Amino acid sequence: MEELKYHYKYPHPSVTTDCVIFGFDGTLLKVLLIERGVEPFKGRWAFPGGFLKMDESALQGAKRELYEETGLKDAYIHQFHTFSAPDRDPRERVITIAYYALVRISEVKGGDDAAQAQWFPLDKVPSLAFDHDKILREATQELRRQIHFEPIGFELLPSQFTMTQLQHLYEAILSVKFDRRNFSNKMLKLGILTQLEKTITLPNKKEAFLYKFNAESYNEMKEKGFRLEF
Amino acid sequence: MEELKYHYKYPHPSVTTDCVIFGFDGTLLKVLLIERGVEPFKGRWAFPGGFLKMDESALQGAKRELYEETGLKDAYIHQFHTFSAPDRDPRERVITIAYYALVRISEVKGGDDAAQAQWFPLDKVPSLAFDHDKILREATQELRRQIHFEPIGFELLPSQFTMTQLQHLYEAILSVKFDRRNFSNKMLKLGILTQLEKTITLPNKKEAFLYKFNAESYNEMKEKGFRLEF
DNA sequence: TCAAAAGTGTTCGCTATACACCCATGG
DNA sequence: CCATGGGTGTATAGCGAACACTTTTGA
Repeated sequence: MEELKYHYKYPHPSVTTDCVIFGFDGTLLKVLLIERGVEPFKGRWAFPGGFLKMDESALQGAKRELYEETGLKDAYIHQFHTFSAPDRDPRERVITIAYYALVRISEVKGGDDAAQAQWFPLDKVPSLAFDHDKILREATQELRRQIHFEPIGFELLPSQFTMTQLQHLYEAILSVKFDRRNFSNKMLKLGILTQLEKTITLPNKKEAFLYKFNAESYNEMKEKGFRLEF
Repeated sequence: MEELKYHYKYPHPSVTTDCVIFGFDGTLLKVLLIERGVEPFKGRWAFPGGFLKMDESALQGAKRELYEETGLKDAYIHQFHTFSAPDRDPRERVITIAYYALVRISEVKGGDDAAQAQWFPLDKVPSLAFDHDKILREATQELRRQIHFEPIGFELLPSQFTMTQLQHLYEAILSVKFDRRNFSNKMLKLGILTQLEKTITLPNKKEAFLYKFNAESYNEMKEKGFRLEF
């Protein structure tokens, strides 16, 4: 029998961190899911997550989960909600502090158990384990909200990208369509893009300008408070 | 010696809910603080909060805390962040799921321990216990963010209010000044206010129109998605 | 030569903003 | 009568939105 060596006067819940990992493949917004190998919900897909260690903050725990699944250490990561329904885990009381991360799919290395990890387009996500359907809904909603205040979208693109790629990303996140000229004008007027010496010829099309995100001018602007309008 | 009757294989943190209670007195945005009667931080001010019971969700716990301090059961309440630094409580590892509530100060009844509860204007809040300074900063920031998407301000006003009161509220939350005519026009154009048969003569001034928030038309608008611009 | 994507500028309507005078009340 | 706050409308500038044709490339 296992040893129960931690004792408390009152019952304590377990605390886990889960990490919704968003990626963008140029057309679709995707999330990385793990197939559960054990009960409960064996065979169902779920977000990577695990118990919080006693000497790490929730953020550190979420980063650890992210690293274990993707090999990434410096991705953008953001806490969005804590899930606490008493019966959300059939085994015991579990509180989950949920984060989402924004990563570049191309930089993701298979994790410890790569075989069970898979990218799913947002609209093709199957029914998930536990209350992870709800977690995904809230993550998506918060991502949409946040993109109005911070240019987090750049975390999902390569460091150099075309205006069309950027537009597709915003369209995928917000589920809208933009006019190419208006989108480009608006983005450039924001002053947070730097146009590079032009290059790149995509598959078999006309050559397109490359841009990079300009963090310095963004940070300057942020001082005075501003809004990204879409 | 106290009995430690709950046993776990791994260490578990304690989980609490804290509730930042915002009120508006017509001029200033205020928060309700409790003076701590015991160590640690005895004599310092802190947000009401307490341990989460094993059969309640964090939301239920936060509502319970709110009820105990204010007698209110139906106030607006919103989870905004979970605080988890390993050393944030000197006694033991404590995870705090933090909420803020918006209440009408006039409806607040003294709680179980009214003597130790007091309203503080946001810019007069003393140095708080634990990491509650940080909790307050994040609560305020999230409140400002949220007011761009939802007309939560009405939760802080009486059910009937003048345009000036509403303007003062928005100015207090966002720390800005608006032109009276522009503010009024913008608000009315939103279509979520209903003007009442005019009345109210304030202390010794000209009579002012009264308005009420129109939840029906707000809900209609929300279906199609919209933004409150300020 | 055809299909697919990229580059480019103008017009129009709306909204944000700035702004000033008169009125009612109570002291 | 004076101080305080309330009600009200207009003019301007900037932004958002709609919109089409030409160019390049690879198949």
